[in-house]
Amino acid sequence: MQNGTITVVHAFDILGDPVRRRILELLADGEQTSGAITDVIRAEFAISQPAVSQHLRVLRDSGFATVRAEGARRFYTVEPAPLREIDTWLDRFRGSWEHRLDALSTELARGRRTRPAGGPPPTQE
Amino acid sequence: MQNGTITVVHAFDILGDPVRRRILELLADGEQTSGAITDVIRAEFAISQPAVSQHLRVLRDSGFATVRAEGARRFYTVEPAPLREIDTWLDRFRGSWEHRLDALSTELARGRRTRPAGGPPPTQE
DNA sequence: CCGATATATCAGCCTTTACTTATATAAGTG
DNA sequence: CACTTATATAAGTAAAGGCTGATATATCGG
Repeated sequence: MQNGTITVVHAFDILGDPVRRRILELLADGEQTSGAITDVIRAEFAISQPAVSQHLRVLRDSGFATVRAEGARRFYTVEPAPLREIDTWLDRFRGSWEHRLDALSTELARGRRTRPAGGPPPTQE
Repeated sequence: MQNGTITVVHAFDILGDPVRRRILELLADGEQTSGAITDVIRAEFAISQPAVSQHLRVLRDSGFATVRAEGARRFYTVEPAPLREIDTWLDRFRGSWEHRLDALSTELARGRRTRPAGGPPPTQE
């Protein structure tokens, strides 16, 4: 990183990896155990169990997923916040492909983030 | 890469780099010359002119930006397609943060891509 | 208790990638 | 033309990050 010492991990850094993207896709269908995820990923990417576990750790550490323990099992759930962050980042480009939408629906689409009342302004970086 | 030989570059791979994200942000305001971009990036990230040029090349090669030559100048423009691809990928997660929207506005927001009638299910990867 | 199952961590390797310096190419300018 | 400006390419280096194999830590089931 060219910035200094602190490693500020942006949401995009996490999604840069295809395995992690695939894991999130799996979690989009609802919570999954580490084992279930590992089975699918191992089949699709031919990597080891530790490799998958490491990706799960990254997803945990970066807030993209949360875990719930149940006995020896670990149930992973996708966490929307960082994904929303990505969505928010995309807002500045939406104008270039939403021309065909009328003002109302655009407003509504944007309304997702632009809450009715107060709150901090959208984070910039 | 764990997949084989072919290097399928996903849109997210490009956005993993903070410099490239920043360049795209600059382009969101309209086309910019290589020089203008370089000035800003050099100031913000303290990297060399070639480094910026290399990032511009990546953005070109991956379809995130297009160039128009005018004399010795190169005007860069952001290309929406790959960004839309990201937006589309996010669709599968939107349900987790759009609960508070009423059905209509959700429908409109989704309507961007999800055509009124039949068609193939959302692309999987 | 003991082996099996479920999951995580650690250390080291190896590839990828973003950087630097040097240089090339082309276009403006006097 | 020569000089400078605008931008790109090339070669080499260094750091980041993802992988493997080994191993640790629980929990489960007899």
